[in-house]
Amino acid sequence: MPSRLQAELKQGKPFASPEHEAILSIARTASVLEHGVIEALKPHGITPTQYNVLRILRGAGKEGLCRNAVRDRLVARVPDATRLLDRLAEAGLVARDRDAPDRRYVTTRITLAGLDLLARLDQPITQLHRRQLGRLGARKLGTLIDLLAEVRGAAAPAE
Amino acid sequence: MPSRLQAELKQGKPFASPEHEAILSIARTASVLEHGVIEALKPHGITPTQYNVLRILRGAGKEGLCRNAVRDRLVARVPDATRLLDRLAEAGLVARDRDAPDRRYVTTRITLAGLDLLARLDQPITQLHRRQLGRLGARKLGTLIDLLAEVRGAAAPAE
DNA sequence: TGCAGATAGATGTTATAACACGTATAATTC
DNA sequence: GAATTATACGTGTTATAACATCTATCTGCA
Repeated sequence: MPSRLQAELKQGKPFASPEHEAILSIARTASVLEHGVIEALKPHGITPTQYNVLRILRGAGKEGLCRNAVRDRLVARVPDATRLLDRLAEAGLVARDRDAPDRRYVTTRITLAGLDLLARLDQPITQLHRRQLGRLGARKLGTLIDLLAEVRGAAAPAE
Repeated sequence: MPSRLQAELKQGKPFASPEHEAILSIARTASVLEHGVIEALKPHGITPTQYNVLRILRGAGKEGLCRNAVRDRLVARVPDATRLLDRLAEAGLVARDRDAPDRRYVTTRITLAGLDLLARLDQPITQLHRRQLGRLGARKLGTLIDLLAEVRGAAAPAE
């Protein structure tokens, strides 16, 4: 029986190795899930990365975070956090101040408008996530989370 | 004990739900793995998406595939397959001909230069994949592949 | 035949990603 | 304490992604 992924990608030949199939499965799954998030966020005018930033800044609270701290907390690395924050600032969702003792740092904080947007998004996004993988149940989700952590540990060893 | 992902993202608070942590885990893992592939391909001047296209066209063989067939086989959806193929054609890695009976179709085939590039990449990429997740072993990889297929089945139901 | 709709693909435009380089402030070294 | 190095951030530029719209070809049906 051909694998499910093979069918999804309309591929005739089987995969070269379990490793290869796993890599493609992870990439494919991430792409499918992100597409759902993109669609859910689109009416609100933000991207998944921007949403991620807003959540990070909400978590950071009133103290805010400097640019590199935000960048390092992002799920996917971005090489240009400055302009990512520029766009959020332009939209009024974050505010920046060079008010740290070390004047190289620029502190970014989420604004009331940003908090308001997140508040409106919390429920739909939670529901989306539940729809996307609520069927698996806590046990399988736990297994999945552990396996993925193990993958990352092997892929990017030592810290 | 805070989860591994929490530590990676320097996040203080625990995740809102297992679903949320799973979503972020998948996205994070895909990002980490892709970064490795990007670095491996960079010296050869192609991106993971372009590499994906070349592998698809090698698999299609002499008959080639039309633009939309290539697009539908890609792991991550791209909304502009025309110019993706443009760039590969410019690099001499694929060739296109409007030679199908239905003259709307443009058949794309991998060139000798494309096959040669893939031949040079096969071993390093296989080794990279083994390094990235060879440690898990066949059993865990199988579990991971199955769980991810189940996620995609739930996230994009019915076909 | 001739026309409406569907399909395959190209093109124009804007936004964002990616990369290299530049500037300001702080820490370190002598 | 002056010069050097390191860090944090910004800017300029190019390539690619994303979106809408357009043209060419085919299909089905009157």
